[in-house]
Amino acid sequence: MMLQEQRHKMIESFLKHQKAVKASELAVLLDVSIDTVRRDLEILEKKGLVKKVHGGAVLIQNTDNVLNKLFSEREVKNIEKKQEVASLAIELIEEGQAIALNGGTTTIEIAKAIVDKFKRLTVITNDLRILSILGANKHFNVILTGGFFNPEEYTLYGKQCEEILSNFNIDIAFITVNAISLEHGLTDFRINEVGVIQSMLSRSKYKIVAADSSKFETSAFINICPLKEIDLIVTDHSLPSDVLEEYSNQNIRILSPH
Amino acid sequence: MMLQEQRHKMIESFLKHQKAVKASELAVLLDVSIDTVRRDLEILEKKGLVKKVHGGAVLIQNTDNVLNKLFSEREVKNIEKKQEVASLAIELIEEGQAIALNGGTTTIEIAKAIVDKFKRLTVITNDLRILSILGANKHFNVILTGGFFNPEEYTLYGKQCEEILSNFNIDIAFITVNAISLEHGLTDFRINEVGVIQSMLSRSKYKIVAADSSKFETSAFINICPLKEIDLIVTDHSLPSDVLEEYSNQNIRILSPH
DNA sequence: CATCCTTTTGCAATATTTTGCTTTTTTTCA
DNA sequence: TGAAAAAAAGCAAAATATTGCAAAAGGATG
Repeated sequence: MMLQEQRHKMIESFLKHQKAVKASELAVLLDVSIDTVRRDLEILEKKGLVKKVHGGAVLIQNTDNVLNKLFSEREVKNIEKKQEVASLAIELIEEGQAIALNGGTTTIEIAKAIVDKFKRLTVITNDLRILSILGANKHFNVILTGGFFNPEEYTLYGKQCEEILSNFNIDIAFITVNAISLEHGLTDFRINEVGVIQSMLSRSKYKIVAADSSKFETSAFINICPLKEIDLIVTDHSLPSDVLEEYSNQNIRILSPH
Repeated sequence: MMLQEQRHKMIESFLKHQKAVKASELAVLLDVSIDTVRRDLEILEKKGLVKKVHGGAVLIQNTDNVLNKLFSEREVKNIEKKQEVASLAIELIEEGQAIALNGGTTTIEIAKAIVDKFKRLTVITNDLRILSILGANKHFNVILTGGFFNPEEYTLYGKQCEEILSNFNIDIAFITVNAISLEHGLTDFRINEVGVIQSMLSRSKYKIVAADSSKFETSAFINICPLKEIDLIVTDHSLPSDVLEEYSNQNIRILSPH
């Protein structure tokens, strides 16, 4: 017989692949009675991982929309490009400055890069993954915006989160967004992240967007701000030269590795 | 017969491959009684390497949770007493309430206890270890006070941290402090934590101090507040009856397991 | 090496938790 | 509406935990 904990893990991973499962199937699979399966599902439901339905259970989907999910799957793929962006971006930072990093995979790469390069920095972020990278370094002054915890993204959001930012004068904000276009400016699917980004931008002297080349000339659902409010976009080497030229014509500055 | 140390190593390496193991399996494998296995697992649990579950134990993996990478385990003093305090304290909570937990090992035990017992709670805290425990339950509404990150305690502090609390109306605040005495009231050594505690108390309808018996009639450097501002102190069974009586004479309510 | 002391171990009695079965109630769908 | 399937509730048996205790093992000391 298996441990309860193991059964729960199996049910979870089963549901991650199948979205829905019958209680009777699980009983066979786990070699326990259907009653035990029901009790297991009850516990998982209490934790908010599954939802019990007549006949079995279904996986609890992200409350965020499906587009967001599709996007975050694409995100992980461009990791080398993001590293390229990050190493270029951190060249703009000077020792001792106060910088802001919003939630996102590109800013995570920036965090990884600065932890090696700088001795002393003040960093304000709403992303707990960034905190976990920078927090180990005792010389860094890390400030976390407070607010509501988003367990999907490991970020914080909300009015309180945005208010706290108004206490600080930030030298550089490094912002990552889902999409950039000349027509719509910065846009995003993450409904809760947008407010944080806007607050960070408004509190920063120098506003930089860090975005790999795949983000250009795409757009997402929620408007953040027009591109003219941004001081600089940092990207990777594979941005087509015609895009680069067009942005340049519109007076949007782009920094990319030559 | 094998040395205790060797058994522990074997259990560890076994768990590294198998993630979970039954106590009865280990008894056969190590050729000792199941009681000895349980005692071994208890020791490994205290070291933070495994988690005991009914029937055996599971490996604690910091890959489960981004934040866990940050935390280095420290030996917790009086953990059994703190668990006793925690299980008594959570009896006072009702489903759906909003509670506050400040930073400290006793509040961590409270967090572990509530995550299993309750389905839906709103919790506000300045402790990242508490966040990482409660994050396991997707139905919990977890709010993190923002502020400066303290890498020694994994907590947040500062003016901003205290201000954010003023946005919320908390049902119950569970507070842990270094020291309690009739003469000095609540006192603490953690200079940055004091402000957070005071803010939490001022925002809460019901103010509860959770403290194991070793804290009584000791005092620390920084004053927090006199005992008369506290509604209830929850403690463990080993508080001497004369202390209990004296507090009772002074109209300080104490709850302890009978 | 015998003695004392501490720690560890296994055992037995007791308590707790988990499980599967039975019965009753609810839900589904024709 | 009514029959079949599923879920909930209650219960007893099995598995697991806990506690206290005595025996065994191991160490230190003279």
